[in-house]
Amino acid sequence: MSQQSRNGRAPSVKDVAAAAGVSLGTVSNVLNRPSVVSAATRERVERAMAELGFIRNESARQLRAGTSRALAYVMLDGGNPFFHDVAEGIETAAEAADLSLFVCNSNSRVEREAKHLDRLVQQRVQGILITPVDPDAPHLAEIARRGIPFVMVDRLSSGGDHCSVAVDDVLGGRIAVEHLLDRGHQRVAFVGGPSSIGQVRERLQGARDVWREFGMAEEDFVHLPTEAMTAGEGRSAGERLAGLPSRRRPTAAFCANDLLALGLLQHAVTAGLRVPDDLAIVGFDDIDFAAAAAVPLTSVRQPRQELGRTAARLVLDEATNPDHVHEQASFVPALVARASTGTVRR
Amino acid sequence: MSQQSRNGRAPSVKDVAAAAGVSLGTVSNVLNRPSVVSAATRERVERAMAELGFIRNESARQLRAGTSRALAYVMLDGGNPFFHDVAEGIETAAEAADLSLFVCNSNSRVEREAKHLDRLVQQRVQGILITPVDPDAPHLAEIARRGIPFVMVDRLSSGGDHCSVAVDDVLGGRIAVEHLLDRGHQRVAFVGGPSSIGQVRERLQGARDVWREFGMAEEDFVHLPTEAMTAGEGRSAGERLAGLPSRRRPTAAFCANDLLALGLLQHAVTAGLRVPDDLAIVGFDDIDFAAAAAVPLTSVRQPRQELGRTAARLVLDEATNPDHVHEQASFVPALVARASTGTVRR
DNA sequence: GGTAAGCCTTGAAATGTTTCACTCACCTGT
DNA sequence: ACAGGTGAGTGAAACATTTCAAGGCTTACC
Repeated sequence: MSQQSRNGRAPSVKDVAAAAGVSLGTVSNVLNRPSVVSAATRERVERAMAELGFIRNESARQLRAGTSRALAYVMLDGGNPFFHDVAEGIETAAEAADLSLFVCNSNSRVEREAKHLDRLVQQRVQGILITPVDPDAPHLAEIARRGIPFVMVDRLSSGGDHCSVAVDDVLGGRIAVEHLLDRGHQRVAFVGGPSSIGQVRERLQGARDVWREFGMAEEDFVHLPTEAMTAGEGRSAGERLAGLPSRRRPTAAFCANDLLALGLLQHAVTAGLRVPDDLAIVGFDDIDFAAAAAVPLTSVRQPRQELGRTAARLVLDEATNPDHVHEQASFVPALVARASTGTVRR
Repeated sequence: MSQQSRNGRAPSVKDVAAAAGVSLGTVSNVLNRPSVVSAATRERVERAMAELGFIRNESARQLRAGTSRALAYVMLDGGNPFFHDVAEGIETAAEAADLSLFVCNSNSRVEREAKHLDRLVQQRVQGILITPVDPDAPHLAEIARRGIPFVMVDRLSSGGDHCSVAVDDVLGGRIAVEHLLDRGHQRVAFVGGPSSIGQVRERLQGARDVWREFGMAEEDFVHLPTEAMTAGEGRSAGERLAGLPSRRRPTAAFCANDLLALGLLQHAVTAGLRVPDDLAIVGFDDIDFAAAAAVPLTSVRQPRQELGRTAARLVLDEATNPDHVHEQASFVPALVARASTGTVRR
């Protein structure tokens, strides 16, 4: 049927117009306002398009329109399923608005993030969603300053110069440790780092706050810092934990995310510790793998998809609504108790 | 400094030219062939660009060039880390060629895949890499027919009308079951499905071939079909496995991918089975979570990143080399033995 | 002083689409 | 018969960039 490269180059509206014996304005009308074209002409044009194998050239549309029909999400860590679920939520909303979503992955590297942003700005995407490596990096402010709709995901913005969507991380830290106190633990560890990551700092703060409020001794709250938020680092934290003198060894660990928790869990099991009896573990994010772990993991749930959907809603509002006001959407995390903290001590 | 929206719209080369007092051809030369422009002029133009906050409009470049500066990868299942590692490999190669990579996710749904492909063709991407839902779907042939560089990933093409990159799945099935036979198992299960997925069929075939070649009884090879390749389906397969009369219950399971294996592992542990003593488990893909499972998972490794890099190399060759010939790159899988098959029976 | 050779710079054309002010033919009601 | 209206289609302009033939200026050389 369609004879794509009759003369090497893809057919344009002009070719279609010639083939159908109409002006190219009419072809454009068939594409964009079919109702203003008579049925007979419309059909003739449509047949010509099919015969030639015509495909709209998106760059030309964009050039004319001044903006692309796409949103972009720059995620922090492609290896962490959490960000995928967020992306999934964004895509749902983008789909509903008939927009494409470009997903990029900075892999926690500032220069990669900057490169992605550069490209996206050149592409004139309608809006940018990002979970940034560093929320105060100047290239982010630059985006907002340029007037590109911009939403920070999983991180609340300090200034009010753009929207953001996140879970209350301090509260998340609180409920994790409250749960452990509830279970009778008297010595707990916080596993997470580096502290350049805001989420880590806030979850730690919430955890520590509760610890103090319950009148527990400062020395019974151990901070095990990690280099990154990966399962590998979780295992290494497990080794350090096992190396502590038994008097000082915590009976429970609150990990800053589920990957750390899964790594820690793995090390514990390998080392012959029983979970939760010898070591209780709480993670954060409640990724699908948390429930699927060999000892199902207690975790602080974030509404991952909803985070994404809300972020997309905000960026679209900024893009289309002239009266848009920046908004900081904060969600409430919830504890999902599973076997990894299953027993009450003492 | 830069005054973005002096009059509402982003500054163009024309504005830069006016500000620097040169023609717009010269501005373009500064951007694309800096060496032909005298140092003084170049500097003047660059200062003007900085002052105006000029940003190249990618759509206009593309329109002129006739093609975008991007590759695309449509992955089958965003929830499976395997595809991420493949994407990572592709991105490495794309980066080296100074191309962007658009990552899309069909989520195993044909219509979503088709929609993504439509958009990508409209964007005039330089090449498309895809792990298809159905390798024989007509919309795939259509892409190749249009002359768009096209590579199938994780699936060997039957006809020779495009490149493909994959692991030898039949061999993968063979080595998994050879390993189990080696460990003394006399009754094994294959967990995986639906059989519309080619990978599943081939891994099963390899497994069955070896079983026969070793002269084992047909009835001691149990096929437990699943609806999808997820951890949830793995758990449900575990339930069915546990429900078998003990005379017929296999002592080992070979799962068509690691997600299934992790789900099965979780169910086994929950149900009080010891892994590997009561049930040995082999997965496929060797995703990072396999090693991080509470009982580290034996798995058939695919060279995930290399799969991606090779695919990108092929698509770039097709895009740039007029003498390109289609190539079916097949990789050899390797067994990675871990604790989940750790004991020898009998 | 004329000229050939470089080096820089210019201006116009081309890319594919959308929009919008127009025209043209035909109809309606007076 | 004619003003006014309507429905269908037209053609040129605009979007931002790149390319390329052509031209201007300087320099060096005869």
